[in-house]
Amino acid sequence: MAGALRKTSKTGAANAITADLVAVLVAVTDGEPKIMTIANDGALPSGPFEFTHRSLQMGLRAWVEAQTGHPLGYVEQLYTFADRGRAGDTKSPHSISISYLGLTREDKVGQGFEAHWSGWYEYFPWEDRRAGLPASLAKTLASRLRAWAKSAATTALQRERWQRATITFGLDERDWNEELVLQRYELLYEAGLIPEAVRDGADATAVIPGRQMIGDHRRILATGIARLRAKIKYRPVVFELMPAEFTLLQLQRSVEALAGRLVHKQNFRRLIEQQQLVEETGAIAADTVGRPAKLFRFRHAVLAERAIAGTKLPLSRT
Amino acid sequence: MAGALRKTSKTGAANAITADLVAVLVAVTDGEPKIMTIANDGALPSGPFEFTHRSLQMGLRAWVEAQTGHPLGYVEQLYTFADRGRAGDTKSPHSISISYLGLTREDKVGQGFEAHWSGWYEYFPWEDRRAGLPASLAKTLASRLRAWAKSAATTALQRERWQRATITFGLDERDWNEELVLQRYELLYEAGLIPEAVRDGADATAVIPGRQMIGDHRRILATGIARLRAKIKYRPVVFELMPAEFTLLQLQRSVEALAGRLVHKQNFRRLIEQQQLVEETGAIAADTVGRPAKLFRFRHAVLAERAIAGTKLPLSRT
DNA sequence: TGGCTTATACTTATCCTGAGCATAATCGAT
DNA sequence: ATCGATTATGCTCAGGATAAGTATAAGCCA
Repeated sequence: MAGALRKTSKTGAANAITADLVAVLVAVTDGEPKIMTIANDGALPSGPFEFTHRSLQMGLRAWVEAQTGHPLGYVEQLYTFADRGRAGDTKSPHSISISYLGLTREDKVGQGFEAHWSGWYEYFPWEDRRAGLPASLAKTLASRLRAWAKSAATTALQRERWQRATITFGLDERDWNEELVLQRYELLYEAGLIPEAVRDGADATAVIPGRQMIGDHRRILATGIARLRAKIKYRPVVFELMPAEFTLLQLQRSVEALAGRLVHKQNFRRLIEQQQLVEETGAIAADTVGRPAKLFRFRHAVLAERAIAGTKLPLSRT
Repeated sequence: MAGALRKTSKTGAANAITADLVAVLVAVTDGEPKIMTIANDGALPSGPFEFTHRSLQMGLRAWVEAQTGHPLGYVEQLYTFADRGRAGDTKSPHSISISYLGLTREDKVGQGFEAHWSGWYEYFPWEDRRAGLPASLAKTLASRLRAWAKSAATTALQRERWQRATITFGLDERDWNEELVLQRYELLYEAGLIPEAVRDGADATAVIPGRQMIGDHRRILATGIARLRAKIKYRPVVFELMPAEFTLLQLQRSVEALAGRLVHKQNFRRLIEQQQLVEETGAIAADTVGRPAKLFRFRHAVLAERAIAGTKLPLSRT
């Protein structure tokens, strides 16, 4: 009966909690993905959901604008989790975090704000494979992972750990799947290879390069990157990050920056053009090296035409 | 500074709210998708997140078990939204709903519980296209939508509305996209064609068939269906809904039931087999009509092998 | 002018997909 | 025993999409 339901639903004030709104705000400048950070680049913009907010999104917009001076455009929800400092202190969480992904163009951050644009690969150096595995990681990463796998109690567990490592990090001839950002972070966390985990109780053996953040923020960022990498493959969201006019190479560089891997140039153009995602502006890019490129703009009509349909980018995992 | 951040984050009790946990619990029986309902089939299992819960998921599990006697297996988060009765009363929401999708096999619901399995198409008759558009809707739906489009103020608006309708409902030669469950529901809501909208203030002109639910529950259900329809295409989640052993036709029927559309039999088998998702048990299905079919079981190894990789089902939109 | 760089057009081989044909195995009615 | 209905299973074929490469065009600069 609805009566019974109502009753159970109204435990009310006794179970009151607070909800934090957290934003992963992304831009791409000069072929580098940036995220908005505050607190000396150690935190994502965030703040509590308050009674004055008319909705979750509006609360988020209010906080981001207050902290960064930057108004939010495209926004989508990422994930909600109970925050408690991740390692298990046994008490129950009294606060939850609701995270969002926002896309914009980089702008001057208003004065008087402590917000900055930081390169997102500063937080996840291992996610940038455009030039292969970064030198700072080439030697350490795989061997640390193998050591972690070896340290398991049983051989079955060892094998299982190593299999997870090879899959998520594309080791042993497996190929790299750029979407597994969160899985990689979680695995490194489990392996005690990142500072947040050490802080949460593991022993501080050896840590992998990469800037840390407060609380769960780096994990939220990983979630945002993963979502964006997945989404650019089937929705025309890259254009939220592009200037009004751009060359096909600039577009390609942005996609590559987000995906952390390179794509075949000719095929990229074919795909973009055959889908009629863009149209020529008639203008030609100025001050460039090499043969000048045509400028294009996003055909906003596609948003109406297909509503939710599809975009394809040559980023499947071969 | 982290200090400043901390301060803003600790507005504390003044902004305390309650969080409800809501479950879309799905099973497939005899080729029909079912959802667990309570309150006389008018609500999804749900309850407030309480201090005794160690995490959001555990809170959800506790509520579902208490209300339905059914333990939860596979669970994933769906969406979080501020609940306020959807139409805008101007007050701020003091409660949020965190929704989850759960997959199981239908089981006898324990006695003494008011929970039932209901067919999900009772709530969304227009989503079942396995036998074409249901007769109860064939005439009304398109014409009602057209009327709604026509009722817009300007011709530009009219065109825009009709375009949305044709895209989401696959009218005018466009093809049906089974994933747009939520968009269709939202559009019908906007058009005042479902009871929840009427209750929320629109005028009760003509309403489309389909059982209603309390609050936002039908919208949450739409979100769950959409997610599941999307997910079966690239993750082996269908098997969570299958018995231990099954024939390929049973598997196909389950997929078709979820997707609400039919698939090409031979191609379906080709895809399943070439991906090595299943293995023969050696047994043969008993008491069937026609040539007896081999029984298969899910190869649980694939979960380890690919972790997050891929499954393909012949459900792309041509 | 030649060399460097980027843009853009085409080609080719392979794989995937949708659709259909053909045959096999079972049951029940005649 | 045979026919018809029903489901299972194997195979083919055409078209499209994809990955990868070759070739040519159009600028700049020394």
